[in-house]
Amino acid sequence: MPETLRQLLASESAVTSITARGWVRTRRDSKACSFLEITDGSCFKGLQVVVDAALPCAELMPRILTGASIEVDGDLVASPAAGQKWELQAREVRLLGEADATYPLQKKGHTPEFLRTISHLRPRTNLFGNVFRVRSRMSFAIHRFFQEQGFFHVHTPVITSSDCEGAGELFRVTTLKQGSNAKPEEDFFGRPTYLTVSGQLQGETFACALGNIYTFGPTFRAENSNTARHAAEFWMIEPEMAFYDLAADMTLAEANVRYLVKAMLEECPEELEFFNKFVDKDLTARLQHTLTKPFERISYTEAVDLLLKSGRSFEHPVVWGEGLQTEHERYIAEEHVKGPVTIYNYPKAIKPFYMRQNDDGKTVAAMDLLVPGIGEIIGGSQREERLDVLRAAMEHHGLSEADYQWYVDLRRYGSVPHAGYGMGFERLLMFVTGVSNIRDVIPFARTPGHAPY
RNA sequence: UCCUGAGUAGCUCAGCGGUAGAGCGGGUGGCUGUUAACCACUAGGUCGUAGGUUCGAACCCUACCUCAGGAGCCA
Repeated sequence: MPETLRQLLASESAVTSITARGWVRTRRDSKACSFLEITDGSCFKGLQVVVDAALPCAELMPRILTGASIEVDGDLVASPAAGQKWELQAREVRLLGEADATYPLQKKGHTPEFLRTISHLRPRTNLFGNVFRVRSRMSFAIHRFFQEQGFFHVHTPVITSSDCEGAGELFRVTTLKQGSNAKPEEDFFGRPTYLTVSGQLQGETFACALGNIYTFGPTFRAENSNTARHAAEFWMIEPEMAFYDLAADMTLAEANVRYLVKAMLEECPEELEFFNKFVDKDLTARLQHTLTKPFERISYTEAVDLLLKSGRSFEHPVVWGEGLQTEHERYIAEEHVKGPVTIYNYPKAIKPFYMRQNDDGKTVAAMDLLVPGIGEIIGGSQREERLDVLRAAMEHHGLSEADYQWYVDLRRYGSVPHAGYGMGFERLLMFVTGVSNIRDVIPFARTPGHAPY
């Protein structure tokens, strides 16, 4: 198999007769030789290739512009100049694919907004190469976190007929022709179907069989949200645990965030250094702070009190029974706690039917984990396991039991206390990279009016 | 969806009523074990689209489109 630059650059000593491949970042010519910097995506660093002007292949140089792909045979030698440990003294250069002057990626910096318009080329840039290498490592770390604790990965359906109530607008999935008068019964599945907004309800069925499970997959929301924190298609991690109460749920959520922050610090040092230098100068300090400082927990009622006593004038009034606004959450996470904080026991009126009612009759065992800069990164709850209470909640929310019969069955047959949460994968990536727009941590972002690939 | 702001060369931007500019990128030449190299010359534009005001519009007005930031909703 061809060696990657990551492997070549890790060499302990000079090596004769190697072959390197990659895309040209820049070419600098001198009278005696040309310097090419190539990258192949395997790591942040590139390899400097030195091509002696006397070599026959030197006549290729005018055609080797930024973006071209090349293959080089030569010797890996210690670089006599500052800037790199190793360089490749070329013997033969083959131009695999030319890139002409219209290649959009220049040696100078580009705005993320421009790079979003060329999502097929932006992974070749420093910023996006780093983002997507981190995305892959974080994805693996998530599986590790759960698998190390004996959780089972469950593949919940992408197409579903159940609306995880309260989770937002749905994308319809149909094979019926547009404008058709056909009834839903005549559609492919014989009923209306949608892209999933959450695997939670199906996840609960597996938690009530395998114990501790998690899902990690794409979810879809047809909300007309135009913000830096929302996408119509995003990835979500949803663990669901039998015999967990809300406190255990919060403990796992905190451990989950910490584990991933630690993975970022330990497994992505090159990328972290780049983000800290060019994206967010406080990133490394904030991530380290996240590991050392215990996460705080504040009940919703305490949160409302501290907001009222803060002396701050908020644009939206602080009222017990209403949802916390972005400005309220930001104040709590960024100014009051100055770190990650979990807010729990929300008013039952503003939360979905499946959350467990607390004994006060006014709140449910729900929790949101907020991080500075991003806001809500995790939302979860203990689920209502009592058959009669769940039925009453469904009736109150105007849901028919017939539509959720399988879900209610979990409470009818061997019901157990259980809890879970959902973590937005992209929001986690924003937190660990410092990248401020969700569109820049997804390979191909889907937002309202935008799905060009 | 609402509020605010922005659309000028391939990219980043300046120009804000009177002949369309710079840097980078491209081309040509020079110089140099170079490091987003450097120096000189050069090519490159229906100023987002459509109307309007004006002797004259990139600039002022209207509508629309697109993008960004903030808000709502949420992960």
